[in-house]
Amino acid sequence: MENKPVKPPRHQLDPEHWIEAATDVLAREGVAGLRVEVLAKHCGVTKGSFYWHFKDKQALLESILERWKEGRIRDIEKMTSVPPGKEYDQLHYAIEIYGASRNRKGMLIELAVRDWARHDPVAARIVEIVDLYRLECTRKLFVATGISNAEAKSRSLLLYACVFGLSLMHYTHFDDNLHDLKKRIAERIVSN
Amino acid sequence: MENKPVKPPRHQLDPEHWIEAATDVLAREGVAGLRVEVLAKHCGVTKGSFYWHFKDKQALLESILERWKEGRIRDIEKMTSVPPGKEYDQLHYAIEIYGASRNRKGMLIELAVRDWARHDPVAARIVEIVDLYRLECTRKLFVATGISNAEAKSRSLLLYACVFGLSLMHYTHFDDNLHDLKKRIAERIVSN
DNA sequence: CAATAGCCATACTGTTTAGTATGGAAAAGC
DNA sequence: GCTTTTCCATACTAAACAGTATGGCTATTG
Repeated sequence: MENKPVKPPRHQLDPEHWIEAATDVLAREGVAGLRVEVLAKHCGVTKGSFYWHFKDKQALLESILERWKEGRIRDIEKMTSVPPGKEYDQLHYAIEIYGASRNRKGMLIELAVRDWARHDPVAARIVEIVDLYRLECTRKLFVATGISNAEAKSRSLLLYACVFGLSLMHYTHFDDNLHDLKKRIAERIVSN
Repeated sequence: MENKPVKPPRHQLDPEHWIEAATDVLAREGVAGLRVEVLAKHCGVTKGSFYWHFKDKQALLESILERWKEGRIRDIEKMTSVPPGKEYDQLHYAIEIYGASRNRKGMLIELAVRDWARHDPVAARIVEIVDLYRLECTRKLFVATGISNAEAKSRSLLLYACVFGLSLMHYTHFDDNLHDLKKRIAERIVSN
């Protein structure tokens, strides 16, 4: 919903432009939607431009993954860097942020990348790095709330599994008070 | 891993044959792998056969979804039909079954269908029906263990979200005792 | 102003796909 | 035995796709 397909004023694109537009398409259509000519149309150019900036389609795909990885690691570092004593609240905050609908695009990218990883070893490797980094960061938060290390690992995994799993499900008609439902789930994940 | 690509003795296929072969491909490659000519090759015939049994590709896709839906509903009905007093153990059993690697193909289909549902309203509708049915069946089990209805709904949703979420993640290197990790998670979901 | 380099359009090739048309082989019905 | 129905192979069309080759436009540099 930005200004990519709306203004083809003049040329001059850089690789970052392509990666950003491709990530948009990835969120909307998944990795199957990443087609060079379609992307070019979205950018208001032809694929002649694409093949000047990228060796081939694979080069773009790897750039997307690399950019995603770095963004996720920055995010989780920022999300889990809290002053002592605030860890418990921050865990609740993290669950709420991930489950929020305003973060829908980020979650769609997340799901698209994980689907991608199921059929591509390169993407699988990236997902594993991101997962282990996140799990480790959140584990530390749980440990700081006073629970054992083994239990903290369990909770960390439960937290992410639940967040991603919820984004996979269609449960809006399961209850008329989804807010209470999510609050209870968050409590179950974080509380002692 | 059956006998579809290995013996093209003679013809005589029925629609069920195609649906089964297609579901296999769906598990391995996702919905993007469902191509008529490729499927035909897997069945040892040409697409002339396919277009005799199916109006078009869309007809096959809808048959796959319908078959999946019915199978899932039968499964969850069987899984949650337990004698009184066994509900608690059955919940643990369900979590274990879903997380087991021997059920890998079923989970891959599950993930492929959910990815499919993200870009297709027909698939989305099927997933919603299945989700609501499962959530309701499991809710009853939780209620039977003695917790409140609101909490039972929360636990039911948490259970499925966690199961599907875990299958999305790459955490095998997060801990050297994954069994203990999963046991703790299951306890957290089911116990009071 | 002229020349060069950066950036993109156009026009191809070859492959893969969905779908159609038609004909042929085998089996069932008479 | 002969015909009809069932089921599949072959041979197309048209479109979408990745990638290449080449030439043209623009802005910078000299």
